[in-house]
Amino acid sequence: MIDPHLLREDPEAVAETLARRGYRFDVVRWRELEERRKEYQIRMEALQSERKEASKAVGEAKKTGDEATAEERKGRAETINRELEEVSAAFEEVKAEQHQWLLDMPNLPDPEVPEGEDETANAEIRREGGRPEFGFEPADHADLGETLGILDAGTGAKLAGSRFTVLWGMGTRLCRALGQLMMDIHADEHGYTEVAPPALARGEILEGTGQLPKFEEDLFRTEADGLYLIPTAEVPLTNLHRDTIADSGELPARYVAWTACFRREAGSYGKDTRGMIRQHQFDKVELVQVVHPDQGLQAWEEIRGHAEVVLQRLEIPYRVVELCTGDLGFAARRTYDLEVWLPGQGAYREISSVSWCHDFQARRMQARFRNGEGKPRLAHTLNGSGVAIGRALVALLENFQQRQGSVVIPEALRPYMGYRNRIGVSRPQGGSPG
RNA sequence: GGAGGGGUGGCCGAGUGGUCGAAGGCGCCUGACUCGAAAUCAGGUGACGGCUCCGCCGUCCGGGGGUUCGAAUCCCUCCCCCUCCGCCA
Repeated sequence: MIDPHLLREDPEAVAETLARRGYRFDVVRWRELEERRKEYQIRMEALQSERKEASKAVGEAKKTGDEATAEERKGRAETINRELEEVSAAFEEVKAEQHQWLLDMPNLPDPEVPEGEDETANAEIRREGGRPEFGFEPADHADLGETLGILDAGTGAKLAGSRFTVLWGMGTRLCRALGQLMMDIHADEHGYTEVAPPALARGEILEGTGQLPKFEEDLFRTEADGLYLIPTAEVPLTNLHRDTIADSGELPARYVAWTACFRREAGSYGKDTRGMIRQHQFDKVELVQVVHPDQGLQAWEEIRGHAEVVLQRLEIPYRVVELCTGDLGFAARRTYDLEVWLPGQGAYREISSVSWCHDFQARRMQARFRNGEGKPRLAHTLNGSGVAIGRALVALLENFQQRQGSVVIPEALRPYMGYRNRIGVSRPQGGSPG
C-alpha cells in the first residue's frame, strides 16, 4: 500500500511515478474524495465529542437522582446521534472507497528502475557461467525427462489435469537433492532461519503481500474453508511479521522455506504448455528478509547474491536482469530476475525473482519495528527465490545432457544423490505400472 | 464434530453499563542516593488518525454487527487459543 500521507501531500507526484509502470491514477477524483473525507471526518469527530459530553451529563444527573434533567439531556444526546449517524455513514462510504483504491494500487517504482513497457525493456546486468558446447543438437528437458523415465506429463494429466507432472525415480531424487542443497546453503552459509509454513493461508494474509484483492484469479482456493493455496512461500514467510512490532535486535530477520507453490496460471493458456517450465504446482526454496528501512537496498543486493550462489554451485549458466518499470510485480519497488540458460530452448528463462518491496507490504500487514527512539515504524520486506526447484531441474537436465541422453550430475549435488555422477537412460527399478 | 473455559497496553494481569485508555506488576526512560553499579525511592512511559498541529479533538480492550443518552463490561455473529470427549496422519 502506498503511503496515504504521500498521496495526500503530493498526489501528482504519485500519479507520475505510477504512470512509469503503466498505471493510471486519477488525481482529480482522488482529490475530490479527499475533500469529502476531510469534511465528513471533521464534522463526525466534532459530533462524537459533543455526544461524549452530553452522555456524561446524563450520568451526572442520574447520580444526583435528578431524573427530569437526565431525561432532558438524553433527548439532546439523541438529537446529536441522529446527525452523527448520517455523517458517519457518509464518512465510512468515502473511506471505504479510498481504501479499495489503495488496495488496488501497485507499488511505486524506484527512480533507478529502467523505463520500459514490458520484458523486452529489462536491463541485462551481466552473464555468468559458460554455456555448454554440444557436439549434437541438444534436446529439451521434456524429451530428456521422458527418455530417462523421470518426468511424466501424461500421468500428471491423468491425475490432476494439464500442467501437472509426475516425477519418477531419479527425477524425484533430483528434486529432493536440489531442495536439500539449497536449504543447506541458505541455512548454514547465509544465516537464514528455516521455516516450514502452512501451504494454505487466509485471504487477509494474501492481501498483506499483495496477491489479493487484485489477483484472485491466479490463486487456488479451497471451497469448504475459503483458504488459498500459497502461490509462493513469500506469502506466509513475510506475514510472520504481520501485526507485530519487532524489537531492534530482531532485525534483519531472514527466513528460508522449501514449499510447494500453487498457481492457476490463468491467462497463460498458450504459454509453455510443453515440459515443466510452467506448472500449477512446483517446489521452490524461498528467501524472505524483514529489515530496517536503511538496509533495504543492501538486503536486496544480498538476496540476489544468495540466489546466485545456488546457480554457481550447480554450474548452471545464467544472467542477471533488472526488471523495467512495466514488468515489475505489483508489490515490488525494484526487482532482479535471475535467468538460466536453457539449451533446449536456446533462451534464458527466469529461475529466481528478487524483489525489494520497500514498506508496501509492511504497511498492508502492519509489520513494524521499534526505532532508536522506541517508536514503531514500518519495516522493509524483501523476497527472492533461492531458487525455483522445478526450473532448476529443467536447467540441470538441459545443460548437463550427454549425447546418448544421459545427464551428468554437477559436483555439488552428488553428495545429495548418493554420490551418483550421472543419471542413465535405463528405466527406474519398479518401473511404471502404466 | 460434541461439551466447557478464555481472548484487555511491549509482556503479565485487574476490571461485569457511566467521569476507564483502562488498577497493579514486569519491562523501559528520567531524577535522587552512589566513586560507579546493583538495590531502594520519586516521577514518567500505548497505538492509530484528524485539525486552526509547540496544542486540541477523535478512535482503539480479538474482528464485525446490535441494544443504550452512554459498552472493555449486555446481546448476536465470526475468528483464534486452552481443557475434556470423539475421529484421525
